[in-house]
Amino acid sequence: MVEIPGDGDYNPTVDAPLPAMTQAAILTADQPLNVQALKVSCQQCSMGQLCLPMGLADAEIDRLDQIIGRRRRIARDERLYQMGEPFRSLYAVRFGHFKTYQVNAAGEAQITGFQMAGELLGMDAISGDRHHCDAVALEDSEVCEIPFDNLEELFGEVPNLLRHFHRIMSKEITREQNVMLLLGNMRAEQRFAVFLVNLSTRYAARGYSSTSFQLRMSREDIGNYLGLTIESISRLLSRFKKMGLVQVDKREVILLEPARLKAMAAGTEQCSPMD
Amino acid sequence: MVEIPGDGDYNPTVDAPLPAMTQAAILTADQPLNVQALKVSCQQCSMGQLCLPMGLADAEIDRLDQIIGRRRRIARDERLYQMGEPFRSLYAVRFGHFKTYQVNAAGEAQITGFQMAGELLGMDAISGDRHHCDAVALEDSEVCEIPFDNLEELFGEVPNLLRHFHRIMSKEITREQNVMLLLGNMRAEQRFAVFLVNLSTRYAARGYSSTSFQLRMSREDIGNYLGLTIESISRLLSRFKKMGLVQVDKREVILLEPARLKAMAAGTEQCSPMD
DNA sequence: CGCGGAATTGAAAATACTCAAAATTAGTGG
DNA sequence: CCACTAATTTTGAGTATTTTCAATTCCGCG
Repeated sequence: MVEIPGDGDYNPTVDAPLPAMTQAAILTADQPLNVQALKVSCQQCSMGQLCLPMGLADAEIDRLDQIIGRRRRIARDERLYQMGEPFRSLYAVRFGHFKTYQVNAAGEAQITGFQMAGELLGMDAISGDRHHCDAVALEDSEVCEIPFDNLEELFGEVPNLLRHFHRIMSKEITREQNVMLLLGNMRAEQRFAVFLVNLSTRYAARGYSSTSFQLRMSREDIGNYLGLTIESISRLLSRFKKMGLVQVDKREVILLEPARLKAMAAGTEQCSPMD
Repeated sequence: MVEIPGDGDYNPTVDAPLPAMTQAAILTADQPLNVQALKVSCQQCSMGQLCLPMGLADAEIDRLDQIIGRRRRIARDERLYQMGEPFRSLYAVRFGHFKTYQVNAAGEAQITGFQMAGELLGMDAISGDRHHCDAVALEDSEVCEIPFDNLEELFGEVPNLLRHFHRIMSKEITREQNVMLLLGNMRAEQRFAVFLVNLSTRYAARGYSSTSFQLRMSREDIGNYLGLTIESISRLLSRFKKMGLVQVDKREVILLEPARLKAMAAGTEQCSPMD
């Protein structure tokens, strides 16, 4: 089974998702910014079971809480960090979605991932002390800032945290290997099926519907990520629609035949190239 | 310390590389396998400056040496580990070359990397406790086995080691992101240029010639890695030859115009699609 | 030698891209 | 709330790059 980006080995016992309304309200509320108020315990965060504190004892989570910096709100299309910026912190997505992308010498971008709640951003910056890619919010979002120096200190004192951190980094490596597999030897149709199934899995792990969700990224972003053009994505969407695999309304997607999509993602089944 | 004759204590910045003959001789020598003899200090290993001990003080390297398991010789085409096997150790390449690849549901492989001396294998297995890919030697090779449990224990005592380990993992993440960029938005010609330039750089870092080296992998492996067919690789090689960019004799490659190749890799220059 | 795997080359085919235009959607300000 | 504009998406037609299939050729090795 081809599993792609994202995490996988989360504990699917998760709280109910944050209502979208609540999230919007937080961001649009025009109360003065109280940094203290922005501090939230990992204990209370619904992402605890997916995020850095996964599997830690309460006392250990407290230690982690102490070093976690302020939360940062990033409005849609705003940048969390940029390639070349000095690296100081990792970021855990509290809610919202991000994309990360590299820019090559010719100025073209390649999206290397889409991140959602509970996922960690910035690990690629550790090696060079500078960010290696850009991270941009796909919608109004919030992250927890995790100063890396402090985290490193904590590693010495909380072995469980260290162990889990290694798993997260390793998971990112396997995620990227899966994308390499996708880009390296799948046809457009299979790539797109993998993409949809992956989103489905990740939303399910967060307590959201696995068959009905919103694409937070543009068609162009999808195409870029999958190594295809926007036109190809559009055509694929039309084809999948016509075949009754999905129902699509703007960015709202409903997977009508998840099993067949999974089969396509696995390479077991393929859809005819349309008449 | 028992030193096996001719065994890799070359200094990357000075000495000439080990002749392939010597390496072969080591492996085919039919002396009894003395596990003690296989133990070599990181201090003496010429890869120290590229490998796990990088930047460590002598005392710290000693600690590392104590946990490093036996060296393992892997003959050409032999497997170091296989997808699904329980994960116990990381491996540092002492000499030789490896390829790592994933196999998808349909049984097709995707090579995710080629590893050479000083590089670390197996980091993708940390997250799942099982190997996530296969590692196969491209030629007779040798690795240091690094039991991961022991390494984790040591992390608590040697912060520098931990820090460096994080850099290595992070580096692997950025490496893979670069491959995603390659697979996602480069044409065949640029991919191949990137591939050659990358090898060149890595050999240079090891004290070998940056313009003259041997491809340790088959054309098929190259194609698989670059998301192209073997025929495409062959055609590209012919084209580059005809353009005077490279000289090729079987697996021996000489870069005649490194600057232009770099420009092609960067996307600054492109070669015409042959007349 | 001659066998077999690997690599090269050619011709035809296919997938996905490019370019162009139309349609839809989102954003903005009256 | 509507109208207008800009941005995004969809669709079509033609093209291009790369693949596929097939046939040699090259080379190592028994």
